Amino acid sequence: MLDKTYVPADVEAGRDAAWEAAGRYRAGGNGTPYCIMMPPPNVTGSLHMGHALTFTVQDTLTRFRRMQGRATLWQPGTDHAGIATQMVVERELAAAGESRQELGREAFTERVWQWKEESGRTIVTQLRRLGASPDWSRERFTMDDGLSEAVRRAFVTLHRQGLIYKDKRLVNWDCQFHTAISDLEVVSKEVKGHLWHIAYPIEGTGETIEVATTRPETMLGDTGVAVHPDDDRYRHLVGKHVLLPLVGRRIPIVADAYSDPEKGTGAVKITPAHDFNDFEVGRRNDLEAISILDADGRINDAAPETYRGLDRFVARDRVVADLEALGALVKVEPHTHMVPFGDRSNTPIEPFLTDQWFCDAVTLAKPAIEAVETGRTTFVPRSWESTYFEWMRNIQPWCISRQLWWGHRIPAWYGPDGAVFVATSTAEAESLAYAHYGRAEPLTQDADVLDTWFSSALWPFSTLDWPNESPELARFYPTDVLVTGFDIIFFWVARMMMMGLHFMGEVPFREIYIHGLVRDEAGQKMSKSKGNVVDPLELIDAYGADALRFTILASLSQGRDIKFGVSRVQGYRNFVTKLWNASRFCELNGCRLVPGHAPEAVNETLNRWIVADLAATTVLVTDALEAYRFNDAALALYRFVWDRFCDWYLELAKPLLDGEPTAAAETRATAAFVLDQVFRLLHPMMPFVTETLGEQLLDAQPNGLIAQPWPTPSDLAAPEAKAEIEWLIQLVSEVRAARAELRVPAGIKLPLHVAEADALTTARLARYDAALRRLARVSKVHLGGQPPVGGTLQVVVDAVTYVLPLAGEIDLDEERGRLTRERSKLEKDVARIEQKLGNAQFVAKAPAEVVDEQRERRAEGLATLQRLDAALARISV
RNA sequence: GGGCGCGUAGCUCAGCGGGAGAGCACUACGUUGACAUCGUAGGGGUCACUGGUUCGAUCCCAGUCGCGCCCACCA
Repeated sequence: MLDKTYVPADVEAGRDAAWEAAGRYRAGGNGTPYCIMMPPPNVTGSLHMGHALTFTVQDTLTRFRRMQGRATLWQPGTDHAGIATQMVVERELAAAGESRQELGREAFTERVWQWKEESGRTIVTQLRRLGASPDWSRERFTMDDGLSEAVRRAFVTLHRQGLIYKDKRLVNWDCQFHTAISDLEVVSKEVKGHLWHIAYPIEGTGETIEVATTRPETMLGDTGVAVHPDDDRYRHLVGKHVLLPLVGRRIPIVADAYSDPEKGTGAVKITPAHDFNDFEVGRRNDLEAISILDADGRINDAAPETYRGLDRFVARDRVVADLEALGALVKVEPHTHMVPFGDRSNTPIEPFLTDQWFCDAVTLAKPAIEAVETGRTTFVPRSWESTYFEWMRNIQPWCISRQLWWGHRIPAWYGPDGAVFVATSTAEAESLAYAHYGRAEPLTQDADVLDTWFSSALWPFSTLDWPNESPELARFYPTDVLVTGFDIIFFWVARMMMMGLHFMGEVPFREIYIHGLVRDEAGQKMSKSKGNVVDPLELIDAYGADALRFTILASLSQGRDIKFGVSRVQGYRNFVTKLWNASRFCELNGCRLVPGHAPEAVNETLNRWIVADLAATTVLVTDALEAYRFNDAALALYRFVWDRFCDWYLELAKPLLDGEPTAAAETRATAAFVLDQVFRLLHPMMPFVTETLGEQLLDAQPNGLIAQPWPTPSDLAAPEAKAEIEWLIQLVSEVRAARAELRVPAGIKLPLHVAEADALTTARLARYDAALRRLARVSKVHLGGQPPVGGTLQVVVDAVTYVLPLAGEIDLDEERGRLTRERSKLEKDVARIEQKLGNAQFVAKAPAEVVDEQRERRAEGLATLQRLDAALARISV
């Protein structure tokens, strides 16, 4: 027996464990493979709304395909998340008065592993509460032995192919974390600063040349001044030298097209070691690159002594003050510009000259671009392809080394003379070194680790045991769809495309479904600092995972972010309750699945109608899920269950259920059949409640709905049943509306007179006598004879007038007003149609079916108008 | 500067060439065997603006205005 009220916690508790114990999540089966790679959440993470969204979508697809009989693998795992995790553990250490440096590298990484074992499972536990059904038995972590092996193999291979190399270049340097970061990890922020104009004295002329800068402290590293070759103002100065104030260095004035005569003074100071553009100018003009900062962002020994050891921002003030004292400061203007910040440290990033490992993304991108161009991989929605192309076609070398301790150590070893041996293991490196030196030499491994995204890029095949040729790899690669947010197209999607194509020779996924972000009700990005985060676990506690999932899916329209309001979850929780109560009603009425019951062979019009409607809904839902239109799928089911099954089918079934036994039995069987199908259709979206209802109501196999076949629509179309039930619905609705508008008290039942009923109407009125009594509050149906005149309600349905006398209790003016309003509305419609049909161009050029449809509507409208006129005339008598 | 997207009912959003829709909110009423986490009925919209294409435009095209996001940035 179902409980009187739906309590999500009761329904959801223990179900995940039961499903898993029953082996329901395991990949396998004989069907066509279907694989989704779970984007591995950070081990540091806890479930937020973005996770709830993406994992709900993935789980819905997984459950849907599993029910369709596909051999389904949803591959789960977590990411070691280099900087993020190191930060968390360092923060813990700091709280305990310790530091990473004190601990030393080995003890520190040991500590991180320990932390990972203790706290790294949070997100997995939370995923289970959401109802996620990946194959947990295959769970992976990016720093597992197998995946680490894959990383080394990939690195070594790319290195041998010349696609990974070491280079001394300017990189983005994070002064807080002491590491290089990639371009993608840099975010630009608008900062209010100044533009300082400085006069540099020109050697031997007594003249000065004025430059402008937003970063005066970098002048300590200036090694040139550039002017445009065509700039007449400065042409005579090219080749001369300036004496750098405060430093005294003699640096050349060079001609370089980089300098823009329109900007600033037209002359620009060149600091190759501290600016990406200047670095290129320096290269072209053979200027020295003098780095004046250390890894902390403090002035180093290359600068004059007075500035050494000063933080770069302190040094800035000092330099400005000193220039002013010298009289070299021409002017200062307020200036707003974009400054690069580290996305994790949130501190200003310095261009910094260091040795780093780079990956030749330019080469790797080519096949990845081509794969999308030729449609081997497609984006959904399609519009993201241009974003992908834009970035891939302008891709820069990818800096993959990080000066961190937590991550995959770079598999490169150095001999005493600095010779590099790149190998998948120490032993291999040693043997390479032996071959090189002709004897054993002590080697030291590169101290750096790899960018977290390097291992993530391998995820679609490293989790399937690559480089081993496992059966899973052969079976599930390429995967079917990648589900993710647009924010990591560059970080992750693009890189998986590159690595997948390079190592597997095939795209990692055939489709990429890009969903929007979850924002708060005001459309703001959710963030802890804004205090507007909604915790999905709190929502699950309050409304259930089913309601949360359904809300997400129903709100998900392609190409749009979700503005998330709690009231919507409430609304869909109510929907779950509705389903619960409808099921309860069926249970109370003994609705059971009947073996051998053929739904398409039912006789009762009502049953034929609901079976046909269910079939149409099944098609809608299936198509929508296949096309990633989750909102359409959710809405179709919502409407079917609430508007049609509950509001009409069950109401109209009530008289049948305690009527004639054959019809009653058929109705019970049909109701059970429909519920069973609805549970299946809803299961991918709300797995918990559907499984529970199926078990309790339909004697289903325990924990078995998840493995039931997806419904195939019956081929019953039943247009006659559709027409009849729609007629009934319209009649009941019209009578209800008329009664409500004239404020007929609900308790009063009215007789219904039909003077000129045709045979069809007569039969229908007899068939639905009980329904009309219940739903339209009709006391008795009178056929034929003169309809009563005077105080009556009158409604017109399908050109038949129904008269409901209300002797003495009706306000004739109100009824006249009601009918008149209805008439004028209809009249306008008809007028518009007539205008259309009167247009020769329309009749000539519009498709025939459109014209016919308009003619039909005109005929119907005119007939109803006539009836309304007659009804009005009767009132006036 | 380049790219993408959005302006439809009070709010959140579907629809996207031929009758303006849903949920929530709002108003009124509560007869009915599962459901007040409910039922019944109702009000509410020059579909941002201006042109164009078309027999016909909320829908297609161009432009204008407003808003959002991404990428690259000039000292």
